[in-house]
Amino acid sequence: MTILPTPSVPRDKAPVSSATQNAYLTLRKLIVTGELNPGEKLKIETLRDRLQTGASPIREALSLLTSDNLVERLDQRGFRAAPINRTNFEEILALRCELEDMALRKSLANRTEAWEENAVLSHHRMIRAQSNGAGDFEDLHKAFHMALLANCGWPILVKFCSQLYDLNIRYRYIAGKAMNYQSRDVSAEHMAILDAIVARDADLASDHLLSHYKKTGAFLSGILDGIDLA
Amino acid sequence: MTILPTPSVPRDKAPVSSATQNAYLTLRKLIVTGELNPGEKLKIETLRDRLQTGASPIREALSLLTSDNLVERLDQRGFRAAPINRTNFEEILALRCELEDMALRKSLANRTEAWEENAVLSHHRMIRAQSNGAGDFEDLHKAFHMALLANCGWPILVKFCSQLYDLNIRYRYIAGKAMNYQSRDVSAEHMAILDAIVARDADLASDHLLSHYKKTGAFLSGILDGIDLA
DNA sequence: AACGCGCAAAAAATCGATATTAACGACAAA
DNA sequence: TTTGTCGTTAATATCGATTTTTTGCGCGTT
Repeated sequence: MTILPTPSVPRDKAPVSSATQNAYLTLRKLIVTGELNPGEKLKIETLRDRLQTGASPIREALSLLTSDNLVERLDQRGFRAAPINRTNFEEILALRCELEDMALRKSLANRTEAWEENAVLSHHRMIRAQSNGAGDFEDLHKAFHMALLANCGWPILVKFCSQLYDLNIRYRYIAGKAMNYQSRDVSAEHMAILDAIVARDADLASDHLLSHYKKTGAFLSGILDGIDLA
Repeated sequence: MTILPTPSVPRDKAPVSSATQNAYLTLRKLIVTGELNPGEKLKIETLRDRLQTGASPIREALSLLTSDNLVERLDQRGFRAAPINRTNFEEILALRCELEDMALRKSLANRTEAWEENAVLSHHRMIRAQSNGAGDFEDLHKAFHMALLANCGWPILVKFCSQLYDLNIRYRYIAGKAMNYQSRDVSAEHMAILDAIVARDADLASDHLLSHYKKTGAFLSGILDGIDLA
């Protein structure tokens, strides 16, 4: 229906990414942003039409999303978008706090100039996108948070955090963009985190980070009350 | 005329498992046990022969294993078994300690009769397989450890732990079965963990669990010194 | 000899088609 | 009415074949 942000270079030169990769990224965005509803059946044929590609890349993409906990595979009956519920939301929030706390502290313990500069840079890009009204704020927001953890030296942990980030932000989309979380002074929270990092104060940085997540979490939790979390 | 035995059951639909599931489980075992070497190229055609199945299930299984960190996907050049190295090994061990500690404490905090009994039961089955010399000791060993964490109420965390378990045990296989870790008194260590759980002493249980892992880790680390961790 | 170019072989990625399986509804028997 | 069976239909899972991409080699040029 809507034209998807797939590179409109279907089959000419410079196929920078495979059909599978495209399908994976597109589907993930569709699910995270809630354009595909939680619990919704994901029929291969339908998605084939929507993504303009063959069934094989779709299947492979869905398999990958299964491992990201964004899609469930039903025995011999195909796939569906992962359902949502309060318990799941709370687990994601809590786990995220535990794991990001760990990763952030280790990043700081391994502090390097390059890492610190990259954190500042990521922050700048995010802020700029925010004021520009550029469409890629969400991507840059994730990039900022991941940049903070990137120096922990544990790639598997970072991957876990990245997955949890996506799972969490999905709830935000589902709760509705209305809640536009600029309503809180999120910028100040981001700044506080960054400042603590630059000041190399791990406890303070962690405090700010977790409080940032928990505030968003509490806010979301309230909104979710009014939503059917079947 | 004899009445034909119209089967009330349609047909002997033996295994509920799909070709993909079979391929996934088989390949995972092959990689975890080291029958497929770390870094080894995994050619679809070759695996097709070996597993006696089509290319599609193989591809899908490999995709899934990619998310388990057991297989790497190279841009447009197929798959290979994940390489190994000391850094990776150390991350797995350390992360495992962090996450299992967390899960174990939560399991104990949520303690129920059923869970406690299941832990005892899992332990019994593992011990029995050990003395029987039954071939499924490894599976039961994993089952025991997972049973300890199962009550934490955070399924995503359990899944992470399960993945890390597999990644870790792979190193044990690679280090060689020669090291037969019965050489240490592992049984006593298991018993100590279980006892602490039954006694509901979280700190003690966690101590025993982590020491169990760290001892195995240190042992393995020594063995890995003599192995090419390219 | 080293380097780049282009062709041929191999492998991966993808597509279209077939075979399997589950969902649905009608219909007959109890 | 209720229950259980049988087709019918829709969707999935899988296969075989085609298209793309990579790899490796040979050859000519500097």
